[in-house]
Amino acid sequence: MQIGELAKRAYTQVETIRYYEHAGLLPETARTEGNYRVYDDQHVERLSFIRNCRGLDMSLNEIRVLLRFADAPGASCAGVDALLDAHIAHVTRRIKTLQSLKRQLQRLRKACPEAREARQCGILNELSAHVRPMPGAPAQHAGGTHGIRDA
Amino acid sequence: MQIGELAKRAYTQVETIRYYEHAGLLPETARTEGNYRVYDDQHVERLSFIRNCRGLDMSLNEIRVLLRFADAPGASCAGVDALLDAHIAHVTRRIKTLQSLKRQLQRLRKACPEAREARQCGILNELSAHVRPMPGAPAQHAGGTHGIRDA
DNA sequence: CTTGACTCTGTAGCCGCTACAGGGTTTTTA
DNA sequence: TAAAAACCCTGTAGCGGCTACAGAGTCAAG
Repeated sequence: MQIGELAKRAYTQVETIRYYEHAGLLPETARTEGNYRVYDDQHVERLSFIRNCRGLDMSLNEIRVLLRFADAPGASCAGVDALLDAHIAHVTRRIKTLQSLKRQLQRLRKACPEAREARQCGILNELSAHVRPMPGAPAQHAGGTHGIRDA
Repeated sequence: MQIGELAKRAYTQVETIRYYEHAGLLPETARTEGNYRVYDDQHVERLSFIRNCRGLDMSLNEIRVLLRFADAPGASCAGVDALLDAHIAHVTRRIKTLQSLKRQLQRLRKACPEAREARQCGILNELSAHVRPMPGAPAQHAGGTHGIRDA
């Protein structure tokens, strides 16, 4: 099968497949005489694996690790469990951060319960207050609320 | 004051300030004879405003909108309220998405409660299952869990 | 033999920075 | 007075994970 067919079967864009090959997640395949990439069902499975992982918001690096386990079927999968635990912890932390962010935003929102002149807007005034140094970690806060365009 | 002093006062990196100027969030300033940028307290306030907004995970575009309100102190601030409401809704949606993601991950995690051979790992096997087309929105899912490096 | 659908490579853009390289200026120290 | 250190400048490239071209080649159907 050619790249377009693989794309359809794994609900992926053609460019994304080439990108994954370039990134080392998909192997370089055989080519036809006309230099077209040739795929089979195993590629569909591997690409599905990757897309499933992406759907769970894993990074390509995390997926690389998982693929290494998948490629060594005789070895122990303890690392898989560990990676998943770490990823769950990661998501949990992000949820907490976003919840705290939401509380801050709601508090700020109350500073201007109704429309008035901008110079009297409690929101704008609070936002002008001086920043404090980030207490714990580096600048960080939430990060990536805008990761993907909205539906 | 020079750029380094402004950076300190607003807990920002020097490069970030130049980036904001280039991005049109900070005005182009006067220069010394030696071509150094010169700032005053108003710049500290404006930069603090921006950093506060970034700390609330607003995009630079959202901040541009808010700055336009701040720059027109006589106009109505209704748009500020609306922008904040939209941003809160945005964050709320993201939290929901991440929570659903977390549930999926926890379910997946149960597929392999203990280390075994990779070929028998329920996690790896589930991940290999074929992807389904995204039902509602385009590919999207959570996006940006890895937005910022971990603390 | 032309049209159209498919494929190829390579590059640029998105966001919000960050980190250089390779220079110039100003202040401090010896 | 000179050298070293600290600061500043511009411009460019990189991060992740794609997406969207441009400009070309390949292949099947009419």
